[in-house]
Amino acid sequence: MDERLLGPPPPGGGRGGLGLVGGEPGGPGEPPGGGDPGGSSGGVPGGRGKQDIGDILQQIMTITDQSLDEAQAKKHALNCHRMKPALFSVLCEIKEKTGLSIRSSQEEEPVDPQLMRLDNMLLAEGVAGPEKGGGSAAAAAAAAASGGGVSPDNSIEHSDYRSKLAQIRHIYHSELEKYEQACNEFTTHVMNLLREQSRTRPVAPKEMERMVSIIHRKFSAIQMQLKQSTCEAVMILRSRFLDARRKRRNFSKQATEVLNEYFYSHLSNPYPSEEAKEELAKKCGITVSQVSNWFGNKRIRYKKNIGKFQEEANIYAVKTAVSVTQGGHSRTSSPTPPSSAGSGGSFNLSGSGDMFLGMPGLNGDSYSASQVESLRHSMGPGGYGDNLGGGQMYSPREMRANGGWQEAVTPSSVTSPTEGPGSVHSDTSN
DNA sequence: ACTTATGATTGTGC
DNA sequence: GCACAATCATAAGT
Repeated sequence: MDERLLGPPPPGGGRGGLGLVGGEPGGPGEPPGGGDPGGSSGGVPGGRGKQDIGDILQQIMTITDQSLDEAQAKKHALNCHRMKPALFSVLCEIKEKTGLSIRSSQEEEPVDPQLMRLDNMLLAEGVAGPEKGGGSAAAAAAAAASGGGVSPDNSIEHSDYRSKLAQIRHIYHSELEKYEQACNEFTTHVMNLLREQSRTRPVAPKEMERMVSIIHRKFSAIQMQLKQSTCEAVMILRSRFLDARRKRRNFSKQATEVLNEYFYSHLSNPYPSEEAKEELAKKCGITVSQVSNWFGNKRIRYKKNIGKFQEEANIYAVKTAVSVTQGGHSRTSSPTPPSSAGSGGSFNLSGSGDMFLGMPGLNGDSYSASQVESLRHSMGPGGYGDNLGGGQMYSPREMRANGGWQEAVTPSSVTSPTEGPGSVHSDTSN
């Protein structure tokens, strides 16, 4: 550290900066040739009379070591001069008089609100602050923002986001370190310079502090720019990530099947309760809100174009039938209903969904969705069914919504009132 | 390129 | 807070 700080020698020769603090003339680092003040080489400017350009150039080329030595020598001579103390005190006096104005103008240094904002943001995003697995805080935040989805796609996006963020973080920190290093170096330079100068002119400690604070301010302005651009980068990354999240991804086939099975087996009342939603979400590997979205979309789209969905309804009706007849309690079919229907016996229309399966292996493919529908609606929400065991399955408000759903859906769905509700009724009523 | 399907968002009403 | 309806934006199919 010290080595680095002292590395670049301050103008004035190879003395160690700190060694000069005392300002003793003729310190140990005094260069050779110091005993030749104002010697032959001293009168360089103007002492030579006419010179042509070539000479001047030559001199410039060779100015380096020689002239430095000369300067050192001069300085030394000055320091040793018998008048120096007197001159110095005069300078101090003048300084005293003029120093006040400087001092007063430079004290307050309010904390920049913008800088604080940037700092806070970087901290919140996991870019600044302690390393936590490459900004996992932000990734976690992002995960939370995405609704806690556990789909593999999401995790891929998260890792992507995380690595990008880690990259930003890395760049940010290395740049920051560079700035700090440069700042320290520069400060040391200036301090050394001032110390050096303090031998020939009065340099108050306050003045040094002021200098340092000026330097720090300049560098912190640069740092602020760094922080700002880092913030921008994070924002861009974030927005991209969020965009990616917004990007529509179709649910897996299996998930859609599960949802559809539930929907069509609860067609008379496709309003899963919170529990049912959670279960569906778990089964499908999506979030509860996605389940809600799905049902919202499905209900609307079904209602808007029932005809189009008849086929689908048919397919799922058959599917459910097959799954039930095959394996009793099969796997994916409606999450809660099978059990509730099974245990609770006949109650809601979800039960009816499973129920019509009881009769029907015979019908197979010919078993039309409209028939299913008619069965269901014949039981209707007004009937006994929905509210017995279904109470737990459906959200309370579903009662209200149910009416609207029924009204809208029933007419077209009751296309084939094959047999009277009576038979169904008798089936389900026990 | 165009159309359709579909998940998500937004505004509104209850 | 939920459901609905309209709409957006994109995936998928042609």
